[in-house]
Amino acid sequence: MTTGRRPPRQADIARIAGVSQATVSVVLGGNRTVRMAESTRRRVMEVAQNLGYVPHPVATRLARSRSNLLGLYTFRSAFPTDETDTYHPILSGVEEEAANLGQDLILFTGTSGPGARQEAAIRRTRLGDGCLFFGRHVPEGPVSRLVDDGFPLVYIGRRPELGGRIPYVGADYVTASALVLRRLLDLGHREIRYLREADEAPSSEDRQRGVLQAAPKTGVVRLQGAELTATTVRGWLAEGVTAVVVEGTDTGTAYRAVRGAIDAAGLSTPDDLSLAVLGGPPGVSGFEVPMREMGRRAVRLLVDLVTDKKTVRQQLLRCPPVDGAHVGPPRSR
Amino acid sequence: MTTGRRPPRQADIARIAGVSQATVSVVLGGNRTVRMAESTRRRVMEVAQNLGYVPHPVATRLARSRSNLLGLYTFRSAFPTDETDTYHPILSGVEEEAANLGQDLILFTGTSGPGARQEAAIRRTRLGDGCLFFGRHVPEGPVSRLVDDGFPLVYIGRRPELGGRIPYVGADYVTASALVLRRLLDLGHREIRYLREADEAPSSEDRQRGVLQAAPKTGVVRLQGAELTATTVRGWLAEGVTAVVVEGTDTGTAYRAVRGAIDAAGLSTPDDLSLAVLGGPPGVSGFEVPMREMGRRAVRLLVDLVTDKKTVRQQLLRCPPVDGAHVGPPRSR
DNA sequence: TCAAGGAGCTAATACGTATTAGTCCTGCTC
DNA sequence: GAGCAGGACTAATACGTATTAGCTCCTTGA
Repeated sequence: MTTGRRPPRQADIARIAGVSQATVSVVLGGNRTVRMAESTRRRVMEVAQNLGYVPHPVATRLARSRSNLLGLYTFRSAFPTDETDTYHPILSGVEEEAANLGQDLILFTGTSGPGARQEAAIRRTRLGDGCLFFGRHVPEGPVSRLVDDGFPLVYIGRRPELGGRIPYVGADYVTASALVLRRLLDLGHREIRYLREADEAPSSEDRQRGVLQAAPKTGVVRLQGAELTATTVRGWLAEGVTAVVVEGTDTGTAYRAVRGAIDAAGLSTPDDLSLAVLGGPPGVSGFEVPMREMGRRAVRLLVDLVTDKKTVRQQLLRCPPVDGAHVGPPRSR
Repeated sequence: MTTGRRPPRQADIARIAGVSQATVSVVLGGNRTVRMAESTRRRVMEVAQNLGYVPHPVATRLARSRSNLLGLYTFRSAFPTDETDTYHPILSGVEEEAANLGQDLILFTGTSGPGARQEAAIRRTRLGDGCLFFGRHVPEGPVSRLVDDGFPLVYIGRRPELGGRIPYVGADYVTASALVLRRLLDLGHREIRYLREADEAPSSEDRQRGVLQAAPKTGVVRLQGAELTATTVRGWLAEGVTAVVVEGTDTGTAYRAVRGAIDAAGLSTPDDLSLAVLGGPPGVSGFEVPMREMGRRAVRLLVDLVTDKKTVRQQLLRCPPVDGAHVGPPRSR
């Protein structure tokens, strides 16, 4: 009742109940392999109840080497100031599945600071049973150390680094992108342009691979800055282009640029030009990135790794195709 | 280099460097009160470096009883599915200040589940050095226990429960609301209606107190369901009402209802009627709730409590007034 | 030559729980 | 009445680090 009182520990219960600390641990821990008289069990429980005992999570963790605590390392803010956070569904999925599996989350801060702070944060990662990494950055030194030590970690998004030893849950951009292109070919499109952002991320590589796999003759345009104008678009039309495919990313830069240029040229989709986005805003033709599911699956994989369950350590999820309003048959055959 | 290797501990370093574990702890812990030869210091550091030693955070925490880990208990999802999360700025502020102060955050899950799960989650709260609580719900039993034990906790939002013993950082709705009403009086409004939601939360009480403090003759209308129609609004006009003040809340129900009814009645603001919101969407006349700042200050207060610094344990922040477009002088004097 | 004092280090213990290898009974069998 | 089988516990230890009291050895001064 008094303020500042020290919370009771097992030793206190033991003293009052006239048993040993070990007995208390056995009873309260629900350990059924150690035989214990029902009367003792009840007595201990009662004293614990009266004292309002709650196990000390840190001590439990140290003794058990398991805390049901998963790290979440974001390489950026988890609650970004920017209201429109494209990645939000991923974190939402992480939280949901963590709750389902009875895991709490540790949000590491200082993850986007200077190198030294970042490395320190990565070290703190060990506080949990395992850690989720979210971001395309792989600081090889610290991360490699974690992997080498057998510390369970899972990246969200495909990560080919460290000789492919990093477990991850990503999206199958290759297949999904190929599907979109195949669809365009089926509709009769032959002259297609693929607009890729100035980015070397695996997710970017994968999309291009899918595109060229399905339609090898697609012209790849590398987007650097805001060089995309109405003139560019008109140029394409003159070359016989009937469809444009855009890389969809978090920022959505490419999509907005193309959209703007098409509008500026006074053209409309899909009448003048078909427009598809590889993982874009909802409702636009192309495919959808299953962010929420990625979050959920990453948590599940991590828990499997923590509990030493045998699983596929690198998973790619299917991206559901989206039939939007901006894709149709080419204008002139 | 091999997989699954156990991470090195101080004992390993000690063995290799030919010193005791205590020495290693002293050197690596930067303990300057214990004298140590420079040569020894260097040798230990070197071995630690070679082995890639990183301190085990859990053990450190147990020994030091300080982990630089703050709990965040939300009584709902921290990453809600709903894209438009009004409270987002609060969490953003929490994260920002936590990063500034070098604190990581533990996100407790299962906080919105059934009572038993919730209580369990509250108990886990002890894992950190202290805990932030966000939500109007105060489960008296568990929370009282924490407070009694002297466990540092801070609520976000004013909490009068438990005999006023709960530390919090809230918004000064009373003063801010009074200011809005005084402004209306100054403009010449005499017949005013205050629309309050069906809610007994302190934040709701406070607003009403502020309103009546500045303008005791204000008519208080309790909003129950969707009973607000164009007819209601016309009725007010007939009664000589020239200004309506609405309680602003997370859901914004009241504001939308009034806005809808006014529009339906074919009236416009502020020509026919002045409209102010007590803590509403940005740009609307009334005042703004300093959410981000609340998050930041809550973290600071919590850290002060953790480090036993003397501070004001219950803080109310000023809400900046907003001069929006929907308030003007009354139509007819 | 011995006491005093300090430099450099370590043994021991604490933190709070989980687990394992026993110990000490009691009652039963032959 | 020795031997055995459980039943009911507990002593001891582990988990990995931090801290403190105190030990050893060396130097210095009278």
